[in-house]
Amino acid sequence: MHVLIQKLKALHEISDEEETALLGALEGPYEVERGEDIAVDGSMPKHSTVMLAGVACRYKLLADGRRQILAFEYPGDITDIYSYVLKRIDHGIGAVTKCSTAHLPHKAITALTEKYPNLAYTLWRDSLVDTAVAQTWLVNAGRRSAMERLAHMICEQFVRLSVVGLAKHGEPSKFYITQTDLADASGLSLVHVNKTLQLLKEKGLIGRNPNLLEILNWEGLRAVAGFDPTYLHLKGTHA
Amino acid sequence: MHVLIQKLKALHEISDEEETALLGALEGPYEVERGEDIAVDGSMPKHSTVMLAGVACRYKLLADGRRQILAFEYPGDITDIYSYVLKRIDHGIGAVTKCSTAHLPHKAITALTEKYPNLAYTLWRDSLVDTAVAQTWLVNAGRRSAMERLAHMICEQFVRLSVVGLAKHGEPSKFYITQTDLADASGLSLVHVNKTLQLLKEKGLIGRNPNLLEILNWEGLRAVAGFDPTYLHLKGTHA
DNA sequence: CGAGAAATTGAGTCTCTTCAAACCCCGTGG
DNA sequence: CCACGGGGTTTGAAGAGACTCAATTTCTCG
Repeated sequence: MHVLIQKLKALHEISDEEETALLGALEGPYEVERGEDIAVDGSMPKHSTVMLAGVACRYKLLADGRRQILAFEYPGDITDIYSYVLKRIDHGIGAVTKCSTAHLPHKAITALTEKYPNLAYTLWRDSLVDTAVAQTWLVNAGRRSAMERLAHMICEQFVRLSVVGLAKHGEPSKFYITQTDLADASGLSLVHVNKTLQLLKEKGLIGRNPNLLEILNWEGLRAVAGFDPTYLHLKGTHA
Repeated sequence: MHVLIQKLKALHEISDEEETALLGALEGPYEVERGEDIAVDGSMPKHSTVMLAGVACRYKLLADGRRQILAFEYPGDITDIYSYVLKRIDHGIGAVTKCSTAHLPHKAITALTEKYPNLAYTLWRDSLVDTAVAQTWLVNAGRRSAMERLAHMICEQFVRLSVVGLAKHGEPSKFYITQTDLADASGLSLVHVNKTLQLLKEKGLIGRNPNLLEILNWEGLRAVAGFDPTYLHLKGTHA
């Protein structure tokens, strides 16, 4: 099954006909090198981008270079359905690793949503899950300690990756997000991220290899994080 | 003009027919006392709520009582179009002051959006502006200093209030948000909020009366905050 | 094997928090 | 008319968590 469908079906039912129509509208694939922008802050794209492989992130840059990552984007995610509705995007989307993407032209979205209201609903829902994630991150940044934040972030990434089969309980999986990225996502400094991760390792909650996403004690990690996956609005139990 | 229309027209054009249909679907008004919930976290409302008067806030509560306010809601705002799309809401909506509200039944939304695609688009757009606001707050909480955060928050509240005519340049206007609320919204402690506000007053950027929203030096405040209103996606120049 | 990126470590500093108390405004009741 | 009380604001002081600076080690890859 196509990752896009895999992801959307975790949010809402889609018929075979809708699935075919949606996949038929995709253009690409395209390649984006690590470090490049998939969409530029302030631009007005004519298409939305679907992640096929790799990791990307939405981010905002402040005038003096401070960066806040707003969300990570994995295969199956539509990075900016956003630009379809708001026209001008107010944040950048960057490739954290080399990415493979597909384009979904805005015209096609209009046609699809007019013909298939259920698809429109699904896309709307998908976009609002992004909101829910942003709000949860806001709680993290505003009210949680470094330890809670990082534990929470790791829990979320794990659940989201497992939705598209890129992570599984008991199996360490590739993790491409650097500590610098984690710092910009969590609102902490790089040094503090590093030291806090050490603590999580010492507690036996996560694995020691920095390139791997390895949960050694899911319940423990959840408890530390105060993580409750319902905000991801997934249909099944992905926790 | 009805505040709801006033607000929506700042985001997108609406025809007279659509306006009439939308207003016709409203039920109420209802009154909500200060401190009560307009919508309860975890519930599945059958209607969305439109603010007619007063101030409300969306918020999340952590297990130990910490609270993060996600957004303030003013007259004209639809507090949870959200519940229409996601069914179960993942945050509470509380009345910061006594509020007057109207209900927009989900069934009516379905009917309206099917008949008037432009209205559907407007509502979708409205909901994504909420996302943009949440993301901006995330940047605040994650990467900005106390001073920048509060200045930014004040700028935003001022612009949003002026959209519906509740604030105007050069005119102090009523401000019902307490410093405790401001603390929970900014992710700072109450004490630090108070001291930082003092600083903003000493710099001559805002007025000294805590019950009033009074901007003494808009450009100065904007500069301190690094505030750029484009994320509010308003049609005109409301800055 | 060398070079650059990422991770790690240590030390000193500062912002923001917490605790605790006082103050002020304002509506209420004696 | 004034004491009373409560919510909101203000202040002070001490402490903690997180930040910055700077150097070192480890990893990755050509």
